[in-house]
Amino acid sequence: MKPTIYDIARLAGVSTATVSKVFNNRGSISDKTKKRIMAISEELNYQPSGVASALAGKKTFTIGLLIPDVMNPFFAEMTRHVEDRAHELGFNLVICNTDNNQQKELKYIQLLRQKRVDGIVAATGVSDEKLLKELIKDEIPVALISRDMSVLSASTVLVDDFAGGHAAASYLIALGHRRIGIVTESLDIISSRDRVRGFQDAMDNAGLTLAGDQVKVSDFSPEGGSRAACELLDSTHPPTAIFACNDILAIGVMHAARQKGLSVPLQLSVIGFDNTLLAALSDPPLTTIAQPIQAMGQQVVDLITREINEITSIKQRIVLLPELVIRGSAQEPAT
Amino acid sequence: MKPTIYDIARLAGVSTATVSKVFNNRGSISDKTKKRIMAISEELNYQPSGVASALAGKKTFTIGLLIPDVMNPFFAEMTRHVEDRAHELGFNLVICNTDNNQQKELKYIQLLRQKRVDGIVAATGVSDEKLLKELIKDEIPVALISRDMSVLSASTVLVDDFAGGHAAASYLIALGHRRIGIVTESLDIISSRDRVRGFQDAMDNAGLTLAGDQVKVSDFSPEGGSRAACELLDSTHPPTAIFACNDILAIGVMHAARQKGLSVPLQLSVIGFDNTLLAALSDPPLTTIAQPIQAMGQQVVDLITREINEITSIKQRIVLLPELVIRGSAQEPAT
DNA sequence: TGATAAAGGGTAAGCGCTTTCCTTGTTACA
DNA sequence: TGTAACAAGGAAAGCGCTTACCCTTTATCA
Repeated sequence: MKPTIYDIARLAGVSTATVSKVFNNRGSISDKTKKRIMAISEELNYQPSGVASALAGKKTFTIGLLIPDVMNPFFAEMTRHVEDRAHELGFNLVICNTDNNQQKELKYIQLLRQKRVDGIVAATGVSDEKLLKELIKDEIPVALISRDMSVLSASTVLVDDFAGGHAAASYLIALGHRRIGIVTESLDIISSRDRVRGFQDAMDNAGLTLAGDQVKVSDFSPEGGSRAACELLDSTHPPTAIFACNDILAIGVMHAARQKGLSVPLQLSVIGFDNTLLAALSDPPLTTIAQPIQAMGQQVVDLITREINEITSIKQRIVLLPELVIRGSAQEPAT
Repeated sequence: MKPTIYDIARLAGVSTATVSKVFNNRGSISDKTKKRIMAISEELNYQPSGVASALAGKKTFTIGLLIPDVMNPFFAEMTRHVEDRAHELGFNLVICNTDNNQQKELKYIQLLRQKRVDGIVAATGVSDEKLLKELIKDEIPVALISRDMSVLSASTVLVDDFAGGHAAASYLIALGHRRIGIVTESLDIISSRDRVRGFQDAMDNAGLTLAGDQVKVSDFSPEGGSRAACELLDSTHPPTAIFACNDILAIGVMHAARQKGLSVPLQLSVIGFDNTLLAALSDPPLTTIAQPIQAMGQQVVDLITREINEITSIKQRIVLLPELVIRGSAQEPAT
């Protein structure tokens, strides 16, 4: 059987209180006793039961992470950075792939509540407000990453999508592009909408127009991106550059270009968003707007652990600035 | 405060035993009482405490997953499939990114033991045998995926790497290639070695020789793949085809080719291994050897839950066959 | 009709920790 | 020398469940 604190106490000739104190660095225990207890624990390979100590009033040191899908490189990176920081602070991560499906989300949240996780980080899209509100009423800390839900009083970390779209447009305009198309995910998604809005704004400022038919909505897949790009490219006045609202779509756009015999970036410039690993791997490497995903992951964990440790209950809203990463998929338009 | 089983019992006018039985579907409780208890629970939004029930002798319904890095698409996919199956069976997954670093691995294993996870799935490379052996001695079920450690008596799911390498070679040979190079990760990794061996074997069978200098070892990165490919391509008799031991490397190889002005697949055929999402996204789409990663994830969870539920304690070793996925990166050599 | 079993439910002892007082022996200091 | 203060450690209640038994009813049937 696994040794318990009683075993250790008995063998060390002390009470369980003492053993507990040693493991938690509390109270005052003599060095001699400490050493003895540690030695015995070592010998028996004793590991204090996290479940018992959680029940006895401590935390579970577990955080739940709700994301649509780890297979998506963006969320894989997010997961990694969140986990890294959590681990540094002594927390474990249990991951939940919701597929943006409300049913699954509900199921996961229930499970996480039963598990008595100390907090939940949500990056998931649909999230019925009701669900999350209940969590908050339940007093379990919730923090949002990469998704804004202003109705919720929860700490949030996000990137300035508007600025990102703006930066993308500014760059293309500075390169000399005048006819620019956009391929975006559903505009129901706030961040997509903001990216397009930011782009639009920069175009307006430059006195350029963005006709409605220059904005194509696609589902989230490279094929979708290809299809949308084809429509753009087949128009009478095809654009010389395309802004894709995320890297996956951008890759689809590049495929479409190559299929049509257009060279990227010679005949068509492409710029993406997110700067996932994909961007560096694509050929030509993708110029894209980088989300500071590592910083975001770290921050969101810092925020939620602050609440967990009751250092503060003040909700923060951190907005980070995206950054243009120039690689090889955009250049001056051919004359 | 969160309601407890006592609250429910009191409000329903029954004992906690009854409530417990209702939630666990045990004993015999009248429908009327059941309904009443459920109604009250619903109302208070009661969720039985997993930590209490775990302490009281049940499982934690948690499985630990040890992988090198979720950012790696292969492991991201593995994580997804493992999590899917675990979730179906009512288990949560806590993920641990070990970076193949022994220290981190040790730390994670300790944490997982404290958490009293019901089992651990390890896909991680280094794994000091000692570590895992201790787990097994500790009676916590361990299952291996994609890593063979025959010294360990643990259930294992893996792919037949030898057959995969063999298939890759056979395909290239059938296409008419005679001079073929290999770019591989460190041969210390068993699976890499087996892939090369399988490849070698097929070459031998075809009466072809694979000179030692046709096998380049690279670190795990596209840049590494590029470098290795360049060496191959710069030789006096450059190969007409290159087998890369995983998709990431294959992408590096394709970059190198393009850099050298070689068209893939016209002037150089490339074949990868793993069939991660990357393969479909690359341009040209990568012909590669697919690991049945979904099936593997599912199987490993099935194996470990079998042990957890004490259905059996017999260790199994499941070897799945990889499969050639033909896309666009390989064709007949130019004449 | 009396014995018996099944249905419905209760009692209470843990599970392995934490933590709030306590107790006791030392030390320091006026 | 008396006492306050501290260091070292112990007793025991309690965290929220589960479960092995046990106790009533009520139905069953020879």
